[in-house]
Amino acid sequence: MFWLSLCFCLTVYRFDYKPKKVKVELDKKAKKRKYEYGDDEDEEDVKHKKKSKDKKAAEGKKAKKEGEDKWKWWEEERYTDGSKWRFLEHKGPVFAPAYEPLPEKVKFYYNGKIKFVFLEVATFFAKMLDHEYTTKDIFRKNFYKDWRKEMTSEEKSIITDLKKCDFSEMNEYFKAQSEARKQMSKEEKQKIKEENERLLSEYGFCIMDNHRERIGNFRIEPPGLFRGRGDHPKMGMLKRRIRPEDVIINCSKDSKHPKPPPGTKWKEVRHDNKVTWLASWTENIQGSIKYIMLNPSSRIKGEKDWQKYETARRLKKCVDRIRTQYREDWKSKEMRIRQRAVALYFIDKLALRAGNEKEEGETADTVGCCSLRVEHIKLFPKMDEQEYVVEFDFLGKDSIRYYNKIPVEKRVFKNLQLFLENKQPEDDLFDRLNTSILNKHLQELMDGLTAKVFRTYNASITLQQQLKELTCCDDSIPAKLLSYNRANRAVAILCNHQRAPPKTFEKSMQNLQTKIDEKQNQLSAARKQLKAAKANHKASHDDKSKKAVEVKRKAVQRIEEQLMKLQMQATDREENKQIALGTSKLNYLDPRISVMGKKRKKKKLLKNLNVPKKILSLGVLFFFFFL
DNA sequence: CTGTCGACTTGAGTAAACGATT
DNA sequence: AATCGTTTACTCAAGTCGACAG
Repeated sequence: MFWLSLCFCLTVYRFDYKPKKVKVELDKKAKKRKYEYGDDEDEEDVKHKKKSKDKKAAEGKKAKKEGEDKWKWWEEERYTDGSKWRFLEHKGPVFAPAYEPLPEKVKFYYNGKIKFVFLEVATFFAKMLDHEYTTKDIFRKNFYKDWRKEMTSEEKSIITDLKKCDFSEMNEYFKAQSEARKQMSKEEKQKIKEENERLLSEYGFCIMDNHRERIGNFRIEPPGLFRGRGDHPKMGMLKRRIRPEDVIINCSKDSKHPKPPPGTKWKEVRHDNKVTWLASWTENIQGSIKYIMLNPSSRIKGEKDWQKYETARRLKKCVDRIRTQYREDWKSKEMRIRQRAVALYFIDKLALRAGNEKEEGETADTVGCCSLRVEHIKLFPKMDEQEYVVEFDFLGKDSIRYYNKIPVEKRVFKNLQLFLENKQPEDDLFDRLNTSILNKHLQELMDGLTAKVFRTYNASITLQQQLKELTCCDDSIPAKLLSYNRANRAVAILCNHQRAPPKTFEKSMQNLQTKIDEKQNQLSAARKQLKAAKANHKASHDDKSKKAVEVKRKAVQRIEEQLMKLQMQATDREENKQIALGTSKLNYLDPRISVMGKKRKKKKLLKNLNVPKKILSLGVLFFFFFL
């Protein structure tokens, strides 16, 4: 896919391709085109293929084998009636493998002696023994409660204390199993791989409006213990097994409906083309609905993604107006308008999330902008050299801590002081505001504008500015890479995308350092040799010694380059310790910016940038600035 | 206006694949 | 070919946001 897209992109670039609107009547198209891949090759495609024939020939085989579709959905008309598709056919989800009882010899002990043969629930806990979760009180309590529900009355009467349960033998067994899996022979591994591929090709694709599209998650989530993030009150609860009777299937009437496994029934089969999902079920922990939907490379997801960036680009055009307005609103007579304006300022400046209110006790206590509480900010009229500093400290999405100290404008500061008056730490900072009020207001300012658009917009604009600032045309490739990553990092910092420092971080850093040291030694050695060669040349003045000097000079140069590359890597890695780049790359950065900035640098750079596949398959075709 | 639900996006963590290096 | 480290692909939890009922 990567290479296909890459050469596609190069081809397109080279021949100054202009995306052409293709108007197709959908129903007609349905007749004309067959369902199988490869049939829908239009003239454009053929033309391109010819122009880059040799290249394509090399990649062609691979592409065919992978069954990639060259369909350019972005050139087609969208549905305007709110429907998402006309035709949808799929084979239904793949269910989790049935529970295999443990072998008799694997024992569980209670209070050091009594052994049992156990239910699946117990194995879930046994599998997690090494995980920190199993030491947490809430986790244990929730698990134990749900476990008891599943016990026989005999077990119930004997097992009364989780502390006296010894799962270690079961745990050993699972570990040994996963070890055995790793040690499997090549052939066995190959077999499993093939089986997976078969499953993928059978269940991993659907047909939506005449195209074979990849499904994102065609496997139903297996049962297990719920792992919430942060201090989740429900962690450890049993996530029950989903049966066909729980699943609602969505497909078109005129399609071949998926068959439930023998002896079972679907909960329902519906034909709702106003939604994009293929199957859904209700999960038992929060009672929320889970869906089976298409892969990001599909038309339906890609269109949405593309629209998202378009909205952000529209915001670009009127952001100044909006900013002027909210600054004006800081002076409003009405408290709710002031609150709205200050909240919007934070969302815009700090890329905070909207912050919907959540049901207390159902989830971890996290907040976003509108749900900030008094306890989450501190005001400092003066701090170091700066005036009017606000300190934020709260847990955001996924219980990731947001900590930031920023100087704000005086008016904002005064407003915040006003909002804090007569409030307890646990009171809402913006008591007259919620996300729906805010979004309604935003909608009035610009069609399609909501709080999250600011995140997309600010992420994209930051990337672009950073790239402009950091890169310079004749940088070497490693230097360019470093600056791209730095720009990307600036975005990740803005969006507060964090990660736990990799477990192997220290060690790998050390390894890199030793490499650098070695290179340095090599370099000084090479320099000495060069010097010697020069001296030799001076003495003898013959051709041979001259050549030797050249050779040595080249060697020094090469080593210098290598050293620089290593040092760049080290800086990059160090700076990247706690920052996750993937998310912003995937969800916030308009692909066109990456492509724009780098288009001249061809293959190698593009490859090293690690532009996500999804982006390569869509965005690469458009060459224009975000600005 | 408030609360709930449904659909869909965003996000961190993890396992597997990959690819460069020794 | 073994190792190491990175990247990708999955997984599934946790958000956003609009619709709708009362």
